[in-house]
Amino acid sequence: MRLPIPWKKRRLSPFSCTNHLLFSSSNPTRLITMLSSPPPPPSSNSLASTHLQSSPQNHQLTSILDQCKTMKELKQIHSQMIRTGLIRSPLERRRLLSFCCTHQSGDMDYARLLFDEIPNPDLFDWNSMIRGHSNRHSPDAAVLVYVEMLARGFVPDDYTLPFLLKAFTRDAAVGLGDELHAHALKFGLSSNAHVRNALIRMYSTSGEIDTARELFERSSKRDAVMWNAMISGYNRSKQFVESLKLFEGMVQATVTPTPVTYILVLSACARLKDLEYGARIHGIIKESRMLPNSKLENVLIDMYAECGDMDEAWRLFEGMKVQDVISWTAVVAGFANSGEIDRARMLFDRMPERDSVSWTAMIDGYVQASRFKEALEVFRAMQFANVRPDEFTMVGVLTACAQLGALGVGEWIRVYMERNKIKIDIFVGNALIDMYSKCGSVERALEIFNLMHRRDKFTWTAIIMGLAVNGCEEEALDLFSKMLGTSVRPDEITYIGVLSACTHAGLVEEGRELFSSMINMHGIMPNVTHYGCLVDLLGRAGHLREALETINNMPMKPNSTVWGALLGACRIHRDVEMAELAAKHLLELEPENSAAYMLLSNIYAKCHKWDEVRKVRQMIMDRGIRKTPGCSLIEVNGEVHEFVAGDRSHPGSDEIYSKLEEMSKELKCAGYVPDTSEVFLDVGEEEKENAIYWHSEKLAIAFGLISSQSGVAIRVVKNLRMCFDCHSAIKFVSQVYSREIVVRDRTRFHHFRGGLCSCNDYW
DNA sequence: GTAGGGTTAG
Repeated sequence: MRLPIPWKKRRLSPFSCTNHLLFSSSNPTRLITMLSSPPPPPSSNSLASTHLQSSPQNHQLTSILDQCKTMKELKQIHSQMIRTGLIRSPLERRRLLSFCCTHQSGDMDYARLLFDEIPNPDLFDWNSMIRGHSNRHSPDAAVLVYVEMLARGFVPDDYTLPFLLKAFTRDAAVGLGDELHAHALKFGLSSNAHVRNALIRMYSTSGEIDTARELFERSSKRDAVMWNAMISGYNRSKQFVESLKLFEGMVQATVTPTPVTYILVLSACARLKDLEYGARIHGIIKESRMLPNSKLENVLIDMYAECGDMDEAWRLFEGMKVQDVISWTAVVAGFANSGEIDRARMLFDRMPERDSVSWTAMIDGYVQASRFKEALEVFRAMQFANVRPDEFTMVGVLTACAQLGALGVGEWIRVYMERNKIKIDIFVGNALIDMYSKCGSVERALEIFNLMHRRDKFTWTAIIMGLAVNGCEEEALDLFSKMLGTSVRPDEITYIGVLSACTHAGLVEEGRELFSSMINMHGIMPNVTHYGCLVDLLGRAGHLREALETINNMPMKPNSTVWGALLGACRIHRDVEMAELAAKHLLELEPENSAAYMLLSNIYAKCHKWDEVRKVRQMIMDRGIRKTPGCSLIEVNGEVHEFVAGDRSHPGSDEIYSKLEEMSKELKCAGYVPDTSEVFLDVGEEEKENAIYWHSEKLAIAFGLISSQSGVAIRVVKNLRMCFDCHSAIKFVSQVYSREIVVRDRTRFHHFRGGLCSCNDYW
């Protein structure tokens, strides 16, 4: 007999359907109430229900439940069970509940409704509910059920804690881990291997890897799974050397590694970029004749790719029977990281399927290759492809925004994250701070900083650095002392932030003190970059002699940054003699450094040493040095526009140039005098004026004035240091057009407002 | 009658 399936057409669902055979009410509360009362008896026969439960019809219902795939089908079956009375069988009810708790498409709200219908739920039912919440990654809900279960007098068994602990995220583990461990002891479950492994996992999730290790050490019997759990814990804590040590311990203890062991160990090798160890493991796997396993193959590909052996990674990839999205992503990321970004892109375009990890890998590839605009384009394509970005994606995209100074896109990302409930974890938070800082929006950077409840040294360093380069030096130093009051220790990068705060504010004494506190208080040995900061600090403040002495007394060989800092200081203080010395050293180190020639010739030009200017220019010609072209970026309506000096490639060029002309007139009326002292060309005054007139930042600002509403700040990112003339011209623009203008140049930010600059002309 | 360890990215 074939069971008619009328419910397929009638959409019977006891909890959610309207126009229902059984329930005509559309009020869900009423439906639930009705459900809790026994269904109408099928006949007046008192034996009817027993009869029904074993009827062929019900038998068929049961077997349909086995094939059930979706909640919709489940609800139909459920309706039918109510109609036939089968629902009164505890076994069948439990099967419905099981589906909701274990199936991929299971619905825990529905599970709860079913659960509440069970007159006397037993431990199995409670475990199912906890397991269901775990599967849905809802630790809070799982804990609530567990608490309820205890309150109703149940005692957890071997299954309860593993199910519960599996849901635990870091926060849950930190908050409740110890208590649950205590429960395991109290209820005599701690010797169970499943419970122990769950606890090991939980402790390593909460960062208490040593407690996990203690549990591991105190276990009398350690099977391969327990070794794996412990190795996995070290991987999770990023202690990859420990992972490998433990693996060796496992081999010594003659426990046979499983495929999972090798996956874990190879993953550790990949992170350590230990090709030799990884290849050795590969050899062992080959010898062991382990069955082909796609996860193992993927991690092998990844290991070779991470270690830079793309030939081997590619060979393995091609040798795979079926490459899945992870295999593809591993080779795409591998090529991107080894500098073959275009090859990575070609493969990426050929991928049969792309998930958020693949898209993120491609975005990160472009970021690493400094091709930030392409990174944003890929992100756009990702949205177009309807793939949901996650925290990892956001970090890559925000980094691209930061580099481009694309505040608009960055802001958009933040709103997007809010709307799509992408959480601001510590990585995203740090990236947001960095983005806002690099886009010149310190207020927003501080806002993010203040709402982050966990802060690591990168968080502090990002905000300190952000404040330092944006003209908020006092605040930067203030936050640095706050940081010292926390458990987070500054590192060498943090010190670069505080030292540059001192440099920009001209706080020589504070800078000197911080420099020594770095060594005395935190045991951080200053590296060549710190000396560069110190030289910069002293030099800018006019202590050129002391700066030179610092260089001469450095414990290491000064690099180009150090000599560059001195040369920059000579430019400010017009010291030709020392400039020559600094330039000589700098060019010995980097004969191709075009900025050095520029600085030197600028200094000569400023001091009217035209013969010398000519000599430098000759040198540049003879040596075939190419000046890095000045380039300015400005973002308008989510699109980044790029300008180089004298650029006419922009579609709105005509308009931009006429705006520029208008600006020039207005500025001159307001008292602006072009400063051609840094013009490198040996030409007449008029041509010199033209040369600076066309500087890329001026083009970008003219474009900004045309294409944005009045009152909106104009933000420009420049790849080189701003020249004196642009700096003075922009001050006038900010006054004449009543606009806030923010320019990020190579070394810092300039916030122009009402004719003044935040750098106080000290840069 | 339910379980344990696993691959990709910041």
